[in-house]
Amino acid sequence: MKRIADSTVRRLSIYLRFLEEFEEHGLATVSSDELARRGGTTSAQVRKDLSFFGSFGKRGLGYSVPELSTSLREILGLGKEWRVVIIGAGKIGAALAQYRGFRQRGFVIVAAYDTNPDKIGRTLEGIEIRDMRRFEDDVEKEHPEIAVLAIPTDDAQGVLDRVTHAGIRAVLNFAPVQLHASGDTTVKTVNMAMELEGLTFALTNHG
Amino acid sequence: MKRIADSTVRRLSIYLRFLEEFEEHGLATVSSDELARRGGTTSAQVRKDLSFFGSFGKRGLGYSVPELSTSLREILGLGKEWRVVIIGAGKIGAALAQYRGFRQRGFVIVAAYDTNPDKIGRTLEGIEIRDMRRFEDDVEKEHPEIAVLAIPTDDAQGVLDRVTHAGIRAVLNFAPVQLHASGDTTVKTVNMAMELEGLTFALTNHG
DNA sequence: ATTAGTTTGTGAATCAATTCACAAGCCTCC
DNA sequence: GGAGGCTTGTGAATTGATTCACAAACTAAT
Repeated sequence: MKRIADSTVRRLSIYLRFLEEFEEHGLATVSSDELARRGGTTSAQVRKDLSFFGSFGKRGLGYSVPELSTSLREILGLGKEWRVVIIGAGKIGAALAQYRGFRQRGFVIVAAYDTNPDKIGRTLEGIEIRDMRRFEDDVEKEHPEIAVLAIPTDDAQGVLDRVTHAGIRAVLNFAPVQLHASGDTTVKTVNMAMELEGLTFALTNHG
Repeated sequence: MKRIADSTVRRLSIYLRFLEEFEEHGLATVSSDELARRGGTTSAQVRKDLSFFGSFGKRGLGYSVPELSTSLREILGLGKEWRVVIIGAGKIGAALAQYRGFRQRGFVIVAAYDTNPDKIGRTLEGIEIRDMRRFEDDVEKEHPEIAVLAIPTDDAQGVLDRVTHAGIRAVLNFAPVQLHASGDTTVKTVNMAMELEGLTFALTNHG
């Protein structure tokens, strides 16, 4: 398959969110123009984004809301249940454990891991906190597909190495550090510091 | 000034983080190649990024770590103290209030706002939770520069309108929704759902 | 069945970002 | 002070993303 740009995938996520809103309101069809207006882009961009994956619309009419929703969910891989492990049962890990967006989108949190003996054995929003030493064994048994790293910066690269070595190919990283993984592993980093600096840059340079 | 790409600013943040690490270790100089290796990019990219802002290096030698750090901090607007208000004293707001990255980078949280009478008057990690009805008056007096939105999706656009109308020009949004603001306002959205969908897309399309 | 009014899908054109490639500058050693 | 070895800074070339623009396809109305 032709390589799809990151920016395209992000926009597909945005479109899907609007489509779900339209679905709730019982709207039957939507045009690329309407999706563009809501998503802050252009109608040509919407059509181009979709064209990488097929023809979903009807000329003169637009897109069927339920059909396009279904297609986008499939494209984005939201048709199945994904098993997630959270590594790090600190403040961020706790906030994530109770984040409802996970379940809503078909993500199941299998377990949380930590190295702190005070935390191991307890639960986080109903999720078991396990000893990190068990990690590799557990992955072999339960094969989660996604790992969320909510650990200190200095530990992040080492843990990422363990995670990929154990066979997990998708990682969401909350440590404010650039991580390196081999080509078949996808790492997305959520870095608030970086976003804030984008803001101060804009303010400083006459935003 | 020539428009600087978002991607460039993000990379400058990354470089700065490495430079600070090098500073701690007492390294005097660093090459574009070294920065590139750490930041997962190319040396030409590093040099091009810096070239938008001036000449910071010495041919044959590289960049002075303390000098480049200082320059980058200045470029990114980290030389001054920024006043931040957090809007929404729920779970995310609470997690943000105690986030140490703020202070470390010169951000001062002035106050938190909420509409819930049970929360108003209490404190969040030492930060006063105020009635949202006071918001406009307070902004006029204290003129914070940055607002962080940690509120439900459905309220986000309305609150953003109030925030910009009150004169704040930089917003960090945690609601999982695309927001629209006028041209002179910068909005950065941190959207975990979108990142997760980027992961499932990669997994589904043979990542 | 024809016409008028929409809206898609997509090559071509434009705009933007990244990479290439090399002259110019600096350091060290002899 | 000249040679050799690095590394920067930057136009030029390339690669990538977005926008343009229009034929094709559909609906509704008459």
